[in-house]
Amino acid sequence: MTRTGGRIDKRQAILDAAFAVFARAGFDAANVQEIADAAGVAKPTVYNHFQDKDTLFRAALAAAAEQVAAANLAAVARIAPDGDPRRSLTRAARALARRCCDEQSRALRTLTYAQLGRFPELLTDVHAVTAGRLADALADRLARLVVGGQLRHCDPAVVAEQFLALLTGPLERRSQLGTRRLPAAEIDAVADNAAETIVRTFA
Amino acid sequence: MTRTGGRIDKRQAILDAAFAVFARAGFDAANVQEIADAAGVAKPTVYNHFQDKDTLFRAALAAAAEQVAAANLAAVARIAPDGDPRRSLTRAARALARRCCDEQSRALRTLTYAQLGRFPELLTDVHAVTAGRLADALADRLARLVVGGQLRHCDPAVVAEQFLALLTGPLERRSQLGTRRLPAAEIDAVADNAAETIVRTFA
Amino acid sequence: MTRTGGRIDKRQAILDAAFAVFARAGFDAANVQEIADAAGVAKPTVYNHFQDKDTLFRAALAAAAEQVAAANLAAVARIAPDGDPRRSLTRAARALARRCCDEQSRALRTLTYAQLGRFPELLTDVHAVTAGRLADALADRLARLVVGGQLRHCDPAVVAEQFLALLTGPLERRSQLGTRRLPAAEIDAVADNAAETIVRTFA
Amino acid sequence: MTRTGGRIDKRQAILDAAFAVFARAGFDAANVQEIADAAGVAKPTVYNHFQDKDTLFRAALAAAAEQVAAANLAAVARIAPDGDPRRSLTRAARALARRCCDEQSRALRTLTYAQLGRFPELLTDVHAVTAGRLADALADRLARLVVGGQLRHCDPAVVAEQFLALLTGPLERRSQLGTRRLPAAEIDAVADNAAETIVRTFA
DNA sequence: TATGAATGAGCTTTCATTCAT
DNA sequence: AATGAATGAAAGCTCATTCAT
Repeated sequence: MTRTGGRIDKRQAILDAAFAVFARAGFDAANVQEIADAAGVAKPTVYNHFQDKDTLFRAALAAAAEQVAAANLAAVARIAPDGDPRRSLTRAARALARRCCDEQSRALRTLTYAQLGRFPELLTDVHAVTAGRLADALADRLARLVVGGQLRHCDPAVVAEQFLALLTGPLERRSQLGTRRLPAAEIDAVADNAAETIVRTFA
Repeated sequence: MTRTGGRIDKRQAILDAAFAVFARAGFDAANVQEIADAAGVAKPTVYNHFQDKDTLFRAALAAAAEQVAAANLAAVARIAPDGDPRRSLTRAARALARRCCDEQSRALRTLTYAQLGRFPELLTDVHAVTAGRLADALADRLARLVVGGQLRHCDPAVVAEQFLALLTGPLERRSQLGTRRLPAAEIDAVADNAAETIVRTFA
Repeated sequence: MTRTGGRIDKRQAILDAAFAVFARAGFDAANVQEIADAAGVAKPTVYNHFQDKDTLFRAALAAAAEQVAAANLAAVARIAPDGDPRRSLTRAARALARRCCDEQSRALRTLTYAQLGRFPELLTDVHAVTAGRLADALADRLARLVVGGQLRHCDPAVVAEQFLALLTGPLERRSQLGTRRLPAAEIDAVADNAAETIVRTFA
Repeated sequence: MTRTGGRIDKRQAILDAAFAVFARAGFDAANVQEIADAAGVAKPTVYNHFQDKDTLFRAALAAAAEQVAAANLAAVARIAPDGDPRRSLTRAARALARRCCDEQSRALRTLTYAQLGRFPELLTDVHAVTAGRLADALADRLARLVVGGQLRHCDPAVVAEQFLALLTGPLERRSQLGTRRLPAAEIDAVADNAAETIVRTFA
């Protein structure tokens, strides 16, 4: 009963395949036939769903950005609104840090950087989806901690921003813009440091 | 006395043209004919000098890296081995910061990042030429300042690294990986801050 | 009572849309999707009614030929079988001449000429429907004029043929094979001349 | 010693092949690969010489028009400036009429008509080269006949125009716009009639 | 050495046509 | 009967690269 056709299925399959192929080969070297093959559809089907290669690229990155954003938000959601903030924040920091360094996030950043010339708006757009929403959600959670008395009075937006900066800054630097894969222990260490600093300063 | 036909001249013209075209269009969009035109030679001449487009790309980036490196070293050379270290270091910092943000340096970084997939070794190579030598030379000068008593005892290599990190980190972040052009005042401010921090800490 | 879904309606809508699109774009440049859109149906519906694009083309031209033929016959029918032949023939000549120069007739001829290579039989077929029937009907009417004594004795078929030649020949030449739109006055003048010649010769 | 390369050779070969293929298949159905094959070159060579298919089409028709024009002029050149005008004109008329009905001339007209929609300027351009020059040259010769006393005083331009009209008009009509091939005898008859009419009227 | 000319390979895109519902 | 979705096939065009002079 599992129809393997279905317009939505194919669209999603194409988006996934496109992101994978683009991530592996880059925008120019990736060819549409390869994407179609990877998606298990014919080439014109790709063009039935997306006007051209450019549009497909943007859509694939947007979809990936959504997935990354969702994962990030899930990590934030796991910060308990009560209970020990150190544990919560550390756990969230580790989850975020790992997500930051996984294949998808790295590919998303790499592709965005590499195509800055051709798709200048991507940097902003992707950032808005991934980082913007994340900062907002994090600020929300922090606000509850403040209200609950676990965090001392502060501007949650500012603290959220700093928290994220403490995470991503070192990760980007150490991984050389996502070029090098970091060992899990190092990722956790960065996360722990970030959480520790925030807790010390604001708890 | 400048023969305009000399082999060396042509080679250099091709390298310059290649870098310019690559910088403007990116590796894939740039085509060899355009480079040949910009260099004022015929297309096969390009291939007489460079095996293929990849080789040309690497050579063009290497040449640009050399030029950037030379400029950077010149800035370092202007640090007086004696005299007021604050003035010296501030001047050097400004010179370096400006060089960091000029067209050539930005293009060099942009191209390197964008082609990480296809030319993975470029990041290391370019970095070695531009940043590595620079750090070395800077450490050398700092050592003389230490020896001369203008700087307190320290490991010059470490201080040099930190000095450069204080320069490039903020510049990269503020310019969004070289995407946005920074106003001169902001560049100088970053440079001044970096110098100030170093001087305060180590003078 | 005009159901807008009826099979016949759709078939006719498709034929009309097809002719319009073919007329505008030519056979090759016209695409079936565009025709379907113009007809307000889905593409497969077009294929439910017509085997393929070729068949559709032939059918669309045949339908247009029928319409042109009907209009031509109507013009001929208005020749009074009695009364002043000069007035009758002049009026009929003008009506025919105008019809000859309208969008539909011109498009029909243009398409037929342009696709002589791919659809060689069209020239004959279309001609039979438009010109053949017309000549016949005209000959019939002329015969009645002869019988009624308004025209002197002659072979009505020959006179009909000459009448039409006197109309279409100059119109084709002046309009450069239907390329240029003629002013109404010029069309009328050609018609008047044709009628005058016939009347002078045979009345 | 017969190099089969040579830029000019190839260009001409491409033009010839293009005209042949276009003549056989029409503009849309003809594909560039086929033309390249027929010319014995690779596809990109076609594009090295002509920007795109449109340009190639125009160039091929222009070249054919030149050839047709040259042949026509040659026929006119054979009108003796003295001697019996009836013989001269009849001979020229036959030569022109035959040329008018040969493959190349017919294909040139057919292609021009068929692509009026896409290349509206071709009709005028081709006509200027083939008919315009011809009428001029013919008028020149007729003028000499007038001066020599073989033709009575008249406007040579007018007579030339009428002469050509008497040739091409019937030929176009009888061959159904070049669709049907006429027997040689019929062609000659048309030519003879045209010459006879001119001679009777103006000799 | 430098070049005008040529080419093999490949890519994006389009379109007539057909399934499956 | 009508349609949303999918596809096979092909075409125009570009480009890195190489002959042959």
